[in-house]
Amino acid sequence: MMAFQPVSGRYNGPGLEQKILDFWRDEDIFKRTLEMSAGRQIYTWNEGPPTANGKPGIHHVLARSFKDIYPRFKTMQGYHVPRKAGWDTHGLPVEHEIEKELGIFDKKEIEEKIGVAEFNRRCRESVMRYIGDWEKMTERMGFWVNMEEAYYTLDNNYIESVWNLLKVIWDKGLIYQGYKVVPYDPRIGATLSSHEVAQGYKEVEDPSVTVRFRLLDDDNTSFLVWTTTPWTLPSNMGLAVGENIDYVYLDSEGETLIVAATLQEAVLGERQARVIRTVKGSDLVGLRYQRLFDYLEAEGDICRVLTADFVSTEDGTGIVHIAPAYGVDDLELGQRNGLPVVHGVGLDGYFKAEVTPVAGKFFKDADPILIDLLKDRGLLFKSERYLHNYPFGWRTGDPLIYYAKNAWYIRTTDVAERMVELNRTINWVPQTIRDGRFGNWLENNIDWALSRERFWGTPLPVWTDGEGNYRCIGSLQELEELTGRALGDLDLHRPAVDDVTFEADGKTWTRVQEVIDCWFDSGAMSYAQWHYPFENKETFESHFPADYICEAIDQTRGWFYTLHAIATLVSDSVAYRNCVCLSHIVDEEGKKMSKSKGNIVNPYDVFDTIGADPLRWYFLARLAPEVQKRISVNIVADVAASFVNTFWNTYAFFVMYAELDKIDLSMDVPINERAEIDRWALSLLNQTIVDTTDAMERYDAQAAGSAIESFVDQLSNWYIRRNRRRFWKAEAGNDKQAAYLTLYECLDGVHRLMAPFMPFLSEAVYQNLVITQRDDTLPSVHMTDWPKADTSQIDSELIFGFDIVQNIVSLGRSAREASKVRVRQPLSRLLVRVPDGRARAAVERHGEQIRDELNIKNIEFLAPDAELVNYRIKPKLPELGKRYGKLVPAIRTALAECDSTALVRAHANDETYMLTIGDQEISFAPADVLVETESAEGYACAEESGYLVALDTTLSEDLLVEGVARELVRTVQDARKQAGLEISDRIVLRIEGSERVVAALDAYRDYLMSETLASDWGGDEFIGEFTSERSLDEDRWVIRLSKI
RNA sequence: GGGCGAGUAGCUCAGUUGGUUAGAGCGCGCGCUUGAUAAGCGUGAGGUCGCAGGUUCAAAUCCCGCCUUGCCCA
Repeated sequence: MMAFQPVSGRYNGPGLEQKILDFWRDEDIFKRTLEMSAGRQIYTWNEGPPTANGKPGIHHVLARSFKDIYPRFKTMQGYHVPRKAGWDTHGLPVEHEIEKELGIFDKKEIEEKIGVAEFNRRCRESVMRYIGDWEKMTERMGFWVNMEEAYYTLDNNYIESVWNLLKVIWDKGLIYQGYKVVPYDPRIGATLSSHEVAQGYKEVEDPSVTVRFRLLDDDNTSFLVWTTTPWTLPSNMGLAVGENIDYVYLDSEGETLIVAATLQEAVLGERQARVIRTVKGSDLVGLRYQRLFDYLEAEGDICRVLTADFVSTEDGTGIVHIAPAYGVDDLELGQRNGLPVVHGVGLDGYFKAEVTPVAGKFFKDADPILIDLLKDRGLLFKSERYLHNYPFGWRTGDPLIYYAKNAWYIRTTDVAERMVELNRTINWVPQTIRDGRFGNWLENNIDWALSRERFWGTPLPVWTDGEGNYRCIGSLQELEELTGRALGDLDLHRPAVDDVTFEADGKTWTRVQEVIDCWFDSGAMSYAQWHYPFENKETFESHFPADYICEAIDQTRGWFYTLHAIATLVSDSVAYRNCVCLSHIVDEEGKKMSKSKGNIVNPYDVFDTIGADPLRWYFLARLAPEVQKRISVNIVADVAASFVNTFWNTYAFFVMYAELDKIDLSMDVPINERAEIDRWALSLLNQTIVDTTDAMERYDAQAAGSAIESFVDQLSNWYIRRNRRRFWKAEAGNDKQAAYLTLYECLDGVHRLMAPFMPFLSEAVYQNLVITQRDDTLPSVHMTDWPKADTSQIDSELIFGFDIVQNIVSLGRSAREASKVRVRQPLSRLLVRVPDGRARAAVERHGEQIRDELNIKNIEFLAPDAELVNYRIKPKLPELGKRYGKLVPAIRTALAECDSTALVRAHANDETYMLTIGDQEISFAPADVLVETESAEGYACAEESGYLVALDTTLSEDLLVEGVARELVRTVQDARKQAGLEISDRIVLRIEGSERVVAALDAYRDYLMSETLASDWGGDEFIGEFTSERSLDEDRWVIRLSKI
């Protein structure tokens, strides 16, 4: 058996963690946990691949802490938990990095000046560059994940799997071409991401016009329709009303106008009008109107009234103009009702030649011309200006256009109901996400716009003969068979893949231009990380669906959705069984972090000063996953100072004394031979193991963390404090051995419970506490088993009893505080009132602890009707409220005014007590009321929820002398410290003082000398090397001491 | 503009199915401890439960509206 390594008095996170990182690396511990568990039952976790287009921030530490904790926990519970890392490498953010580097943002310009090949080469290089930073951070924070076998969405194998999935969906007939309205900057020909759009909002003034749409068969009757985008009117294909909104037909100045009833005044203003009739929106459905402009050809059943739930009566006329080519809602409504997408404006932002009056005009500049035209034709009802927010291109400053572009879709609406059903089987943390944010999103499912007109992404595996025929290719082999050439060396990205053509049906087939939404990439990871179905079929089957995933809340429409949608489409299954949703991180002030504000917290600021463990503890154990998290170095420093250091102190205390005593832990003391307080500590330990395990199995790390913190607090502030002398005392023996064993067992258990939270600290403790003591141990705490509670050691009566003791001690201290009689002054009596027999038994059983803690000679119980106490009687509301309802206030008053002593006496004799309230006789059983005690005059009392303690503060001369003796010990100890002595130095001591001091010396000299390590008492001639004068109230004394 | 969440002590957060005197930690005041000591512990003060209505014998909790704030989506 080896000796314990000495432990510094203060927790030093960064130093400790560096050593453990070296140890893990040198010993390859993570890999060994996997090897060791191979063949056991599998627990699967899936990595939501981070996009490596920038350095990782502290919010990534949050997500990765949660990704880490449950796999570690499950590993300790005996599962095999492979953890394959992954990287999301495609997509617009990556392209933007490169665009910024190049200073070119125009798609065409990129193609001409840089070329797709070079552009994509740079994208790939950029992603790989940041992955290094991520790997470094991941290791430093103690996130164990297999990065050597990470999946990359840019790998050919990954892409081939994605192609296969698309083919499966294609074969089900669920992929189609349609339109998608996107925010589009026509000057640079770029579709903007929502992030860019959000940045570009400006307040501007636009036309606000109200237009007459005349009924087809009645020139004199018009719908009044409001728009702020007159340029979209040539593309109008329909009108929308609200199904349940009331509309009125108005007779006004010789014509009939239709408008929402509540908006009549706002729209008509001063104008005279008389309501002819009122109808519901649903009554207007199907009415046809005269097309405003017929420059553009439009097929289909256009120019009729539809209902839509987005119609509101907050502004406008309650009748909405629908141009499917230029609005998200418009397009959706149009598609559901067979309206065509008709563009008046080209992709360059200029009006097409057919729209003759504004041909060649930039779309925004067409507004006044069209308004004039309407005015001339008598269709303009009102023209105003309107101030609102509108998005502009962040680079060009030009207004964006919401433009329906051709796109490929997945018909997810076909499986929407199934997605909802499957979702109900997923355990969401917090639970509200399931039917809330995620459930709602699924309920309102719309088809997935799959394609992107970009460069850096998984190419859409669709080939066309240019005559409207399409084929989806589901594997490299299929493509090889069609082309007749080996494609093993082909990079499955643009532009190489665009050059692959084949002949079939007498035509040449070429790939369509689009790449796919990179969210499909990440959602495909369930399959594609294994190159399924081309390889690893069994691995896939054993890993699907995943037991656990975790990401931030914004992924409800991102990865959480794409995983779920693809699994439903392809496998009719969920993709994950448990999902923890995290909130976002804000700074210390609760403000959003942003580069421009400079309030970003760099993870290394925390790692290098406080440590990764305290940060993890803060994220995992202190806060619910879904609450917004404030973060700063100070906050983490506080976690380290409070909890982590408390634990460290108990650990350091143990090691220090165990090492001094050369304690041999192999000598057991049976539980029943140990002190009661030992059995209490072990009860608590085992209860904590139960509670922590339960919480972790519910994915409630916060509850687990609270249980652990509470145990460590009890261990440090009650067990160790109350048992210090057992560790100090010189003679070895069963009692001392029992104390060491008990503390050791507690530390041994709790550091393992902390292992998934704080892997470094628990490893360090394990190395010192366990490895040194036993020969048969595993090399790392993370390879060991999760503690199993020994429920036979849980004595709940003992836990209850100690709880009562602590409660009474706390009240006693409060009474001491109030009485201003210091704890060092012994008092003769503590009077206690407890609410019931169980509590009384506990006080009797553990009285010694109370007497010692409070420095009291005797504890006496107050009789239920003792004079010392006044009673307040209150109704027990949950009981009486149900029974008497409205009578409660009267009962409350009656009880407050009744003869409380008589009631208490009756209840003490198990009798009911009758009161007349109003005209009712009501009997009160003991269970119907609450009896509160109030302190009486002349005693120092404290009272809380049925407990009352009163200190008898009468001081006899004996008590005063004893108090002085204690004071003498304290002042001598202080003098020793001031004299610069070591704790083990022996001294010669002499004290002279007033009468009571002399009396104290007479009575307590032996006690005083042994407490202060005084081996000799100085005679009258003794002067001492160190002298100190002290006093207490009216007593004074002089301390003289010399080191021997 | 729509959806979801949050708002409780100076700060960070708990608060079960509505029910007694709304809790904890930090900070602050006071004190204890001087053999865990450049540490540790106790105790006290501190709250119009965002605002305003409503339901109820009873609301931090349920309902309606508003305000502030965050997220998602327009």
